[in-house]
Amino acid sequence: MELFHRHGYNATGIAAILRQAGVNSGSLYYIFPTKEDLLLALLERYKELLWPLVIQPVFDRVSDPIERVFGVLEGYRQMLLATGCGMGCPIGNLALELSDTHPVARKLIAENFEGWRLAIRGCLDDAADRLPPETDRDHLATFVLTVMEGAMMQAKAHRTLEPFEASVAQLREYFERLLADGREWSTPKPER
Amino acid sequence: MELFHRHGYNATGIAAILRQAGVNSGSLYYIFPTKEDLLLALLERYKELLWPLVIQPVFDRVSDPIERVFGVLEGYRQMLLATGCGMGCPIGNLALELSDTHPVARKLIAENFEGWRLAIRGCLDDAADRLPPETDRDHLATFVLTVMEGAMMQAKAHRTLEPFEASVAQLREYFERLLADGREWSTPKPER
DNA sequence: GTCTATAACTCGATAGAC
DNA sequence: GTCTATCGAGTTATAGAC
Repeated sequence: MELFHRHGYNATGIAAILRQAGVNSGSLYYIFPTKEDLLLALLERYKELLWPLVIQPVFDRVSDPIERVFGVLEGYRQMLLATGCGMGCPIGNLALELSDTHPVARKLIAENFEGWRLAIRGCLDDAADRLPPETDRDHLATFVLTVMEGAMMQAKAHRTLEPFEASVAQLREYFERLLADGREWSTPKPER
Repeated sequence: MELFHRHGYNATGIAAILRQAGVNSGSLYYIFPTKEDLLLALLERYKELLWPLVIQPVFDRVSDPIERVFGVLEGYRQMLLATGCGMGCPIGNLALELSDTHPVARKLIAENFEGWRLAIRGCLDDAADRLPPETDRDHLATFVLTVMEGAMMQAKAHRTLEPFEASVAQLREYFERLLADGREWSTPKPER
């Protein structure tokens, strides 16, 4: 994971994997017959790690569903901070490197995205009564992932947190306007 | 460009480049001493092509500055459509593959992003009087690039236009709310 | 299951003739 | 400037002993 995240799939040689894992080629190939099999296992593992590593820690300390969305984004900001904006999103990196040429990996990457997106959509559903009733929460969840990935990419390219923070600030502006609209639909009620 | 766009930098061998260009290795290496030199020249070329290929055609047929922003995004939708959502953004792909390991390429990629972002910011500046006065147009331009890249990534991973269109629709929602706010600042004036 | 040695191949890059 | 032939290193993957 470390090597694929840092250098990408193609740029990571089996030799480097063996060195870093402290394993000999015979052992690796006994379990993963090809390099791609290892990649697929890794992508399955990322799917398993989504909740325990990315979502649950945020949910444990934040209860407001909207703030949970921004809490997840804050987690990625911390990752950028910890890596000097270098490595970016492990799934996003592989998505762009491999989607065209590795159909099986592409499917697993799409499933990783879908899991992430559904976690966010759950938050939006929990806040449904605070959003304008016509809001497409499914599209909005897609949008949150879009912003996260696009913002990580620019942070990585510029090696600065700034584009990430600017993007999240704009997403926050959008949510504030949605929530303000939502209040217009719910506050008149008690006045009747 | 075609090969790096489709397969990425590392996955494209010099042999494939020679074949596709109909050139022999002696000629290629006479001009580009290393593969990385070719990459850098390609990234410079993308910078040159931004205006004539991406921006100007949209500006020629669309005059409204806000619609110009969405016109540029529509251009990327057309690219997704033409390639079956396969290849994605050529700069974005290279950004995630190489930013960590190729510092000179990373800088040129950042410059490509900056050129794109400034073209969008120009549109936003032209529409400044229609936006809320507190709007950070620089951040908003970053946000538009963020949405474009994040949306392209998801389209590529899912091999569907849907996430791209959903993301652009959400960005449109955001702009509509900003413009509605902007009108609240300008319409009261004639009433004085 | 794990070890070492290595096969089979492709990689980026070069040499030297023309 | 361009050609062909090829180098040496690095690639993924395998063989066969233990």
